[in-house]
Amino acid sequence: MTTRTTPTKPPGLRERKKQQTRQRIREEAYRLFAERGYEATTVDEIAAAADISPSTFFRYFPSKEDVVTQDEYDPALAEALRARPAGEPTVDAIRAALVGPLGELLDGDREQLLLRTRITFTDPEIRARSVAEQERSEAVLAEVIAERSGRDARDLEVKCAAAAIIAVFTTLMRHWVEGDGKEDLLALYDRHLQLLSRGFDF
Amino acid sequence: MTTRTTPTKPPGLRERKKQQTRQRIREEAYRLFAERGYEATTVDEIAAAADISPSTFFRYFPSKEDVVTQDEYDPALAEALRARPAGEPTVDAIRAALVGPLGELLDGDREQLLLRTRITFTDPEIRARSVAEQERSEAVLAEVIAERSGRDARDLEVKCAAAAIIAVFTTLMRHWVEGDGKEDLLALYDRHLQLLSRGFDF
DNA sequence: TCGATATTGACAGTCACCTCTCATTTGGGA
DNA sequence: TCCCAAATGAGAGGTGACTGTCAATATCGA
Repeated sequence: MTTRTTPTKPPGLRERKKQQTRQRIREEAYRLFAERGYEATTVDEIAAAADISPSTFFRYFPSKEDVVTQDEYDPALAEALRARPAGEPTVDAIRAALVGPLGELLDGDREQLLLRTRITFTDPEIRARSVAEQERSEAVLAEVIAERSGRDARDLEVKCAAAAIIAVFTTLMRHWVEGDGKEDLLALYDRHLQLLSRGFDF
Repeated sequence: MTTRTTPTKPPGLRERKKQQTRQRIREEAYRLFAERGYEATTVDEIAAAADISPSTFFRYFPSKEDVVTQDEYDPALAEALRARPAGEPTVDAIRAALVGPLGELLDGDREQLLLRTRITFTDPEIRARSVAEQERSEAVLAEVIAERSGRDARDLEVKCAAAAIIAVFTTLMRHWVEGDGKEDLLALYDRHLQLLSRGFDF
């Protein structure tokens, strides 16, 4: 589906400039959000920082919150997961996806990801607005679990499992960000996802 | 802390009217939200429907979103949980809290709760804005789990467990709402929370 | 090089959340 | 009954997200 990688032609100057502008808007926006918070940052300020007119901002992002909530990681996760052998437990498959192609992707713009994730957890406004995204992740994961286990994606148990996994993962991400990304995300994953596959005794 | 139940005096006419107004604002707001969505409903419309001036609306709710996000259930849940014996597994304790005093509370304004919860899940705007609330629930639950298990509330495993429980519960609530509240929430709970205490095999 | 097209900036304007002030009404207590 | 404090309504005003138009500019294809 994602034939984003050079479909037919090499992108011309026009297209490259658009990508640059888009990226610059994002960077400046995140910088300002981190400095003074989401609400306190106006579109005009973002536009000024990115050296574009406010009109142009809205040509790139239909609304202010789209700067934050547009995500590109989900499809990569789903793809990596589907590449895993069918018998493998989902928890293990996710682990494999984390070290595999998804891992490279995360390493690539690790700094941006760290900054962005930090804002997501720090600023309650943004946190609230990123839920829709998280719920999409949940749905995607439920799909994959359903495929792999031969069940229906609308099965309540499947949904619950997906929700629990995402919830634990979110918790780990928050912890990871709070520790400035110094801890090994994979080690955290290994240690705590077992809670779900083995059951916890609280 | 919540000495709300007749602390010293019987509430006078003034206080009763305030409660009525507050309740009327809520009801009309929910009705309008359900009709046309959260964003599409203006404060002026809510005020008009509730027969008050827009100024008065903001005297009762500091912002529009507070009509939705102000929650009164969490403290009740925490209290009910703390009343359970210490040895009892948390999952069982929550179940007990659901049938106990919290259950009555839920039965009391069940209709309002159903309507309100439905909006919460239906309208993405409101859904996003209610996350902060959900995270508070998570923190509260983590506290209780920590108390009961003799661990630290900042223990990552405790946080993960709380997050997973809340996530599953949220999933069940959504399912319950989608089924118009006809299914037995308790039965759903019994059937699916076992996933967490016994571990699932996906 | 040149014309067509896409992108942009300037700018005016709308809409709704929210604040503040001040006069008026209403309930509580003596 | 009368006074005080709380609650309310009316209305003016600020702010920031977002829309639409139009002319200027930059890029592309031939």
